[in-house]
Parts: sequence; structure tokens; C-alpha cells
Amino acid sequence: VPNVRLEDVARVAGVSTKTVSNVVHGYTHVRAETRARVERIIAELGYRPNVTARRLATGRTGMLALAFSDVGLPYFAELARVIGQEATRRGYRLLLEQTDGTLDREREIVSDREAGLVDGVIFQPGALTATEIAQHARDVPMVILGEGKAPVGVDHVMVDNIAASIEATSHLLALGRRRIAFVGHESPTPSATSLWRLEGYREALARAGLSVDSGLLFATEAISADAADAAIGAALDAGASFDGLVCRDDLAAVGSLRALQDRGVTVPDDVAVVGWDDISMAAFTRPSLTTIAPDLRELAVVALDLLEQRIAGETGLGRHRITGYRLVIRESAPRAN
Amino acid sequence: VPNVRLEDVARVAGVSTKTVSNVVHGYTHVRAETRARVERIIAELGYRPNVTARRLATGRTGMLALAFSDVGLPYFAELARVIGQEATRRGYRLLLEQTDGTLDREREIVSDREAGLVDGVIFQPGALTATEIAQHARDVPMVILGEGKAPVGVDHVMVDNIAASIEATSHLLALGRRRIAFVGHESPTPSATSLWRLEGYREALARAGLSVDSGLLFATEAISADAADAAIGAALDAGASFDGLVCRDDLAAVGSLRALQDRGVTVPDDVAVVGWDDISMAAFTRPSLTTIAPDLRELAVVALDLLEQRIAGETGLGRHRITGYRLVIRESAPRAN
DNA sequence: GTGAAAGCGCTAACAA
DNA sequence: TTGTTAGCGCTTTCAC
Repeated sequence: VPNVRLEDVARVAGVSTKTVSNVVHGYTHVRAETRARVERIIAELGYRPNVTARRLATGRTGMLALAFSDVGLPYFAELARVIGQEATRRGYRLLLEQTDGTLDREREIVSDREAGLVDGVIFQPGALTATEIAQHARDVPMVILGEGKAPVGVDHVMVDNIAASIEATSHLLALGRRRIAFVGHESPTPSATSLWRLEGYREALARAGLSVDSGLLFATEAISADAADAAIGAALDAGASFDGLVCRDDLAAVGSLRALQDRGVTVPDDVAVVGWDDISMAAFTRPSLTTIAPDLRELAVVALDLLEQRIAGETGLGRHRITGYRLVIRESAPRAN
Repeated sequence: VPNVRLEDVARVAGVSTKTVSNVVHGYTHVRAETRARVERIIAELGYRPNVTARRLATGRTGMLALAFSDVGLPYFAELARVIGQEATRRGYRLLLEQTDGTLDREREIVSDREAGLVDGVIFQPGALTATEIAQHARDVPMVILGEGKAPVGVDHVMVDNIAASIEATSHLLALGRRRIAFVGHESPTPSATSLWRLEGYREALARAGLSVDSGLLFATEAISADAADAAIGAALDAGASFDGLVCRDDLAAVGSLRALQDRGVTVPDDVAVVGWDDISMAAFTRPSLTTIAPDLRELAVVALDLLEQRIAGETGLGRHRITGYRLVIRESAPRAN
């Protein structure tokens, strides 16, 4: 198929390539008559601009990479949805990169081995530390999502996890719960996210004059409902006793619900449960989940704002932005009194 | 930042660009000594190949588009996960396109207005019919996913929805259920997917000597747990009575579970429920969901096989491939006796 | 085994 | 308002 080029259109229309280009881009300085003729020829010939050539000439790809561990996880899927919409709104296409949270894949994301693949990167690291990011980072505009620390040079957007965790835990305390457990931090090495959430949990207990019972910290082998089910199940079978449960995320909450109910423990009467993320399923578990709902829309908007500024040439130190959340009260930990 | 080009490396190394290119691509016909020197210079200068230029020269992008309505929906998220992995394994990157199931966005996907964006497209249409696809389609290699008809020229991969639906419904019949309802087909215009599944449901009833009670067909306003919750709730409140429920998908099942339980109906004792998709949450609802589990891995492999053949130049009529599924038995409709 | 040069298709500075 | 032309950075014949 002999492809139709801009030049072909120009030749047939009897104008220069520049004029055709002007028409294609809707520039105003083209005589109406000329424009009409060129447009007719474009349609006749079935001309379509070649994006690759345009990119090479302009140096812009119109693409953003979104990198995180796994779109199969509800939180990331819902994040991808919103970021995808926001990217489209701003005229960008989205490249999806799944790292599985492995160091190798994450290093590849950051080191950007091929130049000019995308205009910018939105990256939620799992394993990579700020130091490593700084070490491997190239000069692609980048914004880091999530609770890990970011290198001084790069922009970072996150929810205030300590504050949110304090709020979640305090909600349980307000319900009169005193033996409050935590589940879902990864074993043996908890992620930064888990550490922040644990920290908020500790802080809330401390404010209530309680201290953490390390026998009520239930680590899991993975971020999944299965792992939480197993961990809580084992804990209960071993005689653990608690009346409140803060979950690292909704997946952990979903798994915990099952383990509790399988053993005849009633939620919220025996144990009140709060989750984190407000995934769409959270409203449909039984009981439905009280959970921390990060404002994904705001997160996406702020992240893309920062990224677009970098793409536009903004230099200077990395900015740090905190985005909103709220505690959504549902059945698993109802409103007090 | 004066970017390092292939030519710069060549000049510094004192060789031609062709030789540098050979080294970069690991071609064999380069003297070991030369190769070492070039590699050293590449490292020293921090040279990175420019993908865009490469694409323009080769005409290949190394990218595939994955287009469907909404990654936020668990089924699509889990599909994207697997297709992403399979694409990576084959050396492709994945572009994510969300259509929201709207005609406009779907037409854009198919008509491929810009040339050379991706090497191929994997597309699950929602609103677009085979006729429209054929009308708007350009010559990008494409494979259609899902239950809609595909134009004669394009490859198509789907699960045998009628067979699967018969199996799901028959499972309920084997449990002794006789008043079996169906929920989740869209109103007013059911998708092709819904129609196939309804057809299998009808067929299974017919084989058991039963006919469809149109009062037990509960359409929904959207593909969501909320919509199913509302539809089943309204039906029960209006006095509908049934002992089995076939759901168009797991989201409908999840919503139905809630509506049923909110009204004191016990699952599976009063009503046995089967879902469709086996989303990861299906194992964690209470009761857990008996559901049709499509083999996503096979789907991804088959789709990419077909697509790669087209990319490699395969012409000819569209191939039609059926991929596997199984009925996963869980609590919502346990094994008979 | 290595080099020279002609594209790939479009953009944008500069002229006219 | 429109035309000319020199790149953008890499690949790839075809010579040597």
C-alpha cells in the first residue's frame, strides 16, 4: 500500500507542504478557498498524518507512561481509570507499564533506557527507594505517586497516610474498641505505605493512652485478600482476641471479613473493621466496608498538573503535594452511638 | 541538553554510524575490538537510542493498543493485566484506550485516524456493530474481543457464551431449581454479550422442559453492582419469586447478593446464584460466587498470536477462535447433592 | 567488516 | 498568505 504523504497531498492540491500542514493543524492563516481544496484532496486521497514522523520533528510524543505493580489490583485499576481520563482530557495517550513491584522492572521504568518514548512518567514505586530512584533516574519528567520518599529533584503526590490512619483508628476508638489490631503490612519487609499506616495506627492508640500490643499486628505475605484471610485465620485459631481491626487496604479487609466470619466472629459487633482505598467493591461486601477513600480525581489532576509543568520546562526542586481523602462510614464500623 | 546521537558516538569512536548501529543491535559482523571500543564510548557519552527515529526508519512502533470501555471494571482490569504481561513477553508495549462504550470513542479506535501509532489493536467493542466496524476500519492489524460479531475481514476471539450459559443455568437446574431468573442485561438495548447469555439461559430451560417466564428477566440500567442491586431489589419488592438466579456478570451477582440479603433472602438456600467472569472478588463475597471463569491467559495468547500473524503480513479472511472457560463452583450455588 | 548517503514523513524557520 | 528548505535520529541498501 503506497502510503499517502503530506507531500502527495501538496502536489495534487498544487500547494506547498507547509500549507497542507497548516490546514491539517487548523491554523487560521489559510485562505478559505485553499483550505477547502486541500481538505477535499485529503479526503480523496485518504491522507492520514503519520504520528511517528511528527514526533521526530517536534520531539514530543503526546504519550505518558503510567507505571505501577499490577492493574489487576482494584486500587490500581481504579487509579488507571481516572488517570487515563485525565490524560485524555489533556490530549495525552497512556502507556501502561506493569512492574509487578520487582526491582528490575522498576529500575527500567526510572532509567528510561530508550529516549523519546514518552513525554513524562507517572510512577508508583513498590520496591525502589528514593536513593535508587535518584541513582537511576534520567531526565524524563516524572512524578512519583504513593507513600515512598521521592528524591529531592522529583515531584511527589500522596495522601497524608498518618493523618488518615489516625482518623481510621480513632473511629474505632470512638466506637469504644480498645483491643485494636492491624493487618496487612507485608512480611518480612513492610512497604513504606504500610509503615505510614502503622505509624498512624500507633499514634492514634497513643493519643488514647493505649500502647500497641505487638501480638495484634498481623503481617501478611502479600497484598491480597487471600493473604489477609490466611493471616487473620491463623491469628484467630491461635487465640488472638481483638474488637477492632485496621486494615492496610480493602483487599486485606475483604480477606479479614471472610476469616472472621468463617469462625463465627460477627462484624461489626464482635470486631469493627476499617479498610483503605474505597475500591468499588467496598460498598458491596457484607457488611459493607468503612474505609479511607482517597480522592483519586484530585490525585490525578495534581499529578498531571505537576507533570505538565515539568514537560513545559519547569526545573527546580521536587514539589511535594498532599491530596485529600475522607473516611467513608459503612456497616463494618458504623458511626458511633 | 545537547542530546547524544548515534552519529556522535560514531564520530568519537572513529567509525561509521552503521557500525555503531550494528553494535547497538548486537549484530555479529563486528570485530570484537571495534565492538568494545564503541560500547565504551556509548557508556561514556550516555548514548540512548531514540525510539521515535527508529520507528520512523523501520515503520514499526513496538506498541499495541488495548481498547475497551473502562479499566475500572474488574473484568477489564484483570484482562488488561494478562494482556499486558503477554504483550511484554513478546516485546510490545501497551497503549491503554478507554472508550466508555461510546460510539464516538469506539469509532476513533477503529478508524485509526493517525497512521503509525501502533502496530496492532486489540479491541473489545461495546456499542459498535460489525457493520460499523467494517465501515470505519482502516488497515491496522486488529483483533476483536468479546461477543459482538466481527466483520468478515477481521480476527475475532471469544468464549462460547451460549455453551457457558447453558452450563451455568443447568447447574442451577441440577440443584433442583425451577424458577430461575436472569439479571443484568442492559435496558433498553442489551449488548451482544447479554443476548448470547440470555440465549444460553433460554436454551438450558428449554432442554429441561421449562419456558422462560418474562417476569423473571431483570434488566439493569448499567453494568454495575449498583444497578443490579436496584433491579433485584425492585423485583423482590414487587413480589417476584424465584429460586435460582443467573447473572450476566459477577458485578450483577455482587449487587444481587446484596439486594437479596437486604431482604432476608438466603443464598443459596432460598436462591442459588451463578455469576460470570470469576473476578478476583468472586471468591470473597459472602457467600462466595459460583461463576463462569473464562480462561484469560488463553484468551490473551490466542489474541496476540492472531495479531502478530497479521502484523507479520498475514492476509485473508478473519479467523474466529473460541477460547476456554470453566464453571467454578463455590458457595452461592454449591455442587448438587 | 566497515563506510557513505539516501531516505522514513513531518515541522518550522525563514523567505517571498 | 504561501513556498522553500533544512533538519529530527535512525536504518539500510550498496559499495568498498
